[in-house]
Amino acid sequence: MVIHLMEKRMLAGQECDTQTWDMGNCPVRDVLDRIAGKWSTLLLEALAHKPYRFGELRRLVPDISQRMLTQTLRDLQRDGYIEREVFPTKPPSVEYRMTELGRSLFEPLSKVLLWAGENHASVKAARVKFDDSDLG
Amino acid sequence: MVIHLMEKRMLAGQECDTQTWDMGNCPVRDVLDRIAGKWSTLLLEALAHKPYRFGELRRLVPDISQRMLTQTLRDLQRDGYIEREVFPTKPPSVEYRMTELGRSLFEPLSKVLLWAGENHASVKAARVKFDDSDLG
DNA sequence: TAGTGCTAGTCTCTTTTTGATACCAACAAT
DNA sequence: ATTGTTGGTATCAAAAAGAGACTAGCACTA
Repeated sequence: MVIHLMEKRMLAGQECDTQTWDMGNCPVRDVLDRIAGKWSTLLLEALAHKPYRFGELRRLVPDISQRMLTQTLRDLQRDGYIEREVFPTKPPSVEYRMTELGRSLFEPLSKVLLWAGENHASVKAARVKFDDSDLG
Repeated sequence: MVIHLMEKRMLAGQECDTQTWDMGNCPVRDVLDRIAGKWSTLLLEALAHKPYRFGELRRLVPDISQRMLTQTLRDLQRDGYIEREVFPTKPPSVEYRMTELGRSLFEPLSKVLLWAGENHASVKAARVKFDDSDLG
């Protein structure tokens, strides 16, 4: 069934058949390399919930550095997933909110996050098994 | 609707509410940090199609280094998404194939890949718009 | 009025991660 | 005898990420 999806895409002549998997030709890689970052999905999950300000996001994800928060937000904004709005308050505040494109991406993405939550135990079990065996 | 999913998960008392988003407590981060790598999804996509040998994967993804291929495959194996089998041929060959857990993960994941293929144009357009504006 | 804190970042330095290249041993074919 | 193939590892350079100090303008406080 999963394979069916793959074959359908490949038979449809869409990109990323085994001949064009190199970067620059493959749209899937072009898009995924950005949302596959360590912090991207986390910030998308937060902003899918509701808009947040810079400092709120920083407190929400305690172990992100300001440097990476700035950079990841800018990358997500550049790819069109989130918007940035500056309010001229004192001190000025900046709000980040998800765009329609971002919501459209988050719909399938949220299912992966859901899977992660549901199958965490299986993954942890696999790790223990692997570490206890030969290669640990 | 996406938000509905989020709220459902949060209301269900599952992890990753805003109090436990730090690493070590959050299963979603624990799982996603592994499959969010640059090469993981690509290899999962290949192995979802059919089993491959080390060298085949290397040729399939021309710009991965042997070092990262080894490491990524080992990480995916450790988390239980793929299996590694050594055949005592001369020279010995090693086959990697997806596990049931891997297929279960790839089901939602493939929808994100599909989204990426379908919405590549929108993302590229957003990038051009961003780069042409103030911050380019 | 001087001190402290808040805002959203940037700048610099160090550590970690990744990439490029060379190398391995055993066997097959030329 | 040289070359090619297998699936890696070892080493070093380059890129990315993390830690912390620093900024400016204003508010509050002592």
